[in-house]
Amino acid sequence: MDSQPGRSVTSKVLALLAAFSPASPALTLTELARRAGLPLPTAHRRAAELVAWGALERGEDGRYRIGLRLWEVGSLAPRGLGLRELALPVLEDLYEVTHENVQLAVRQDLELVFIERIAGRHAVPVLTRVGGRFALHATGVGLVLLAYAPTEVQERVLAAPLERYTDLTITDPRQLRRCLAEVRRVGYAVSDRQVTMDALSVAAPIRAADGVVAAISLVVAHDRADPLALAPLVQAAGRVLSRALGAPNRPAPGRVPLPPRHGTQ
Amino acid sequence: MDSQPGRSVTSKVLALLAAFSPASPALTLTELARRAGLPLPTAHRRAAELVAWGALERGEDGRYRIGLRLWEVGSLAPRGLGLRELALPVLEDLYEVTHENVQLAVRQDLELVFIERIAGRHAVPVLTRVGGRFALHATGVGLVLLAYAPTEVQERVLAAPLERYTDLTITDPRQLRRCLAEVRRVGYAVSDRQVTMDALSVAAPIRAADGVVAAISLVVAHDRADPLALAPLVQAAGRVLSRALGAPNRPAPGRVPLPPRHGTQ
DNA sequence: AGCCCGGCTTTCATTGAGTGAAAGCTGCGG
DNA sequence: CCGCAGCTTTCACTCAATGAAAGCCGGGCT
Repeated sequence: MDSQPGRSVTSKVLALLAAFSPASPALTLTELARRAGLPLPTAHRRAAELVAWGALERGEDGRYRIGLRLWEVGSLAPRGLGLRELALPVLEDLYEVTHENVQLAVRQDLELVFIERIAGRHAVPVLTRVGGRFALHATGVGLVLLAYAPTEVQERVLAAPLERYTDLTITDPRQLRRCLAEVRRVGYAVSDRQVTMDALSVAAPIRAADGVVAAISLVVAHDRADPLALAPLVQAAGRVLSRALGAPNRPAPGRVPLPPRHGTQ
Repeated sequence: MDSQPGRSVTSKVLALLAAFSPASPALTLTELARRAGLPLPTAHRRAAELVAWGALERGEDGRYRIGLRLWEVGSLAPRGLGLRELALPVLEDLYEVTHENVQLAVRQDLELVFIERIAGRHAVPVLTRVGGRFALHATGVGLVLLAYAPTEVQERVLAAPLERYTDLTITDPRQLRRCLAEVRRVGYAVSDRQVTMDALSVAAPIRAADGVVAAISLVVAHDRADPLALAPLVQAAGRVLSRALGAPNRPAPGRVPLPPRHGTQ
């Protein structure tokens, strides 16, 4: 944690940014320095530069917060606001039809990041936050993103311990492997009470020219859920978006070809 | 343009981020280096570090784009996503009632930044983009933000040449000064064809404990507009949000306590 | 009031991370 | 086959960054 020589300035600047989280979006200099693993004067100087540029802002209370300028730049991320803008009308359609929670997520490394969420007032409460992260092995969107991720990513997820959220969370790598194969076979994923005991989600992939780039899902109360009825809806939304993203028109919508082989990869 | 000694590493990293814009969200290394004013090898090294962290991403085509990780961090900006989350229900209400464009903006230095926009399908097309910037002296939100900005900011805006967008754009500092005084007096701003010849906008301030922090507006076709009818709506929305942000309940509205206007709300 | 303490800011001599010119790649078009 | 444009790597030099230590400030306690 201490700034042993060999640490680049850039990494220190990034560590300062990474110190912020949804749980603590405002930090004093001391907290900031500790979280970034930097000596106080160093944190002070770099933070001052970030404030001058607008990447951070400093409140009346002396606390640092993420600055608007960084939000502006971040909004240029194609997989962030770009994807959201494209997808929003489709998400809204899906919401109109179902009045359930609609979610849009992409994979980042070994986790997923929620890009957008439309929360029905009467829908099951979900714990997700736009910009928030979650594990790949439990949610509907996560299973889809994992199922179509590069083998290397899958192996790394399978190798690590799989956190348990409920009694139904899949924590056995072998079982997860089977589940992912099934997702690829049918072209959608169902997560039944694997995150919370009241919710079930159905998710489908969104493809661009180079494969699956995002996933869309509906989250509903598990006891009024009919996954088989919801799947076509979610898949259709996924396909609309895939087309908009320039996915090849007949990329076996649900899955790779259909030869009698299940365990692709 | 050349990186004269005296330039901090941090400033170079930030220059790399600032090189991206809505008009060019994907850059080759050479473009990136040129825009950031950095020698190629320097840009290359810093960019590589940013990619490793996730602040930038590099596509198949070798171009750099803003990375999802930066979007995530940016989404922690209180004046960005934070404000948006808070305001969205109110914006939606306003949209439901009017089916016109609804905009939410904050001031950043001498410009405004759009935080959210709800575009009615049948509403006048507007040129704004979430995350985009605009001058303060023309739009409704801009006039509000300027009217309640610190004197020093107002003076700097008034001192600079005021860009003309249409024949009705206010470009005379003296006239603008009068206009701002009027905004403070009545508590809302009207921009009638000052940005485009087909649109009119009505905007109201949003206050927190420490003054005006944002503005909300309706943008309508100028020929079906009745500013006097829209103003109370927009102001009411502004007040709801002000209360949510902890503005004092009877906050000498920017200047003069409102004259005996109806609905105190 | 005076004191103390924690958190922040500034100073200053030291040093290694950062630098850019130049030389190597690599892939494409002629 | 060659040449060119755009990218990547090398290498010796140097100045931006560093952190220990000292100063500063405010507010809680005696």
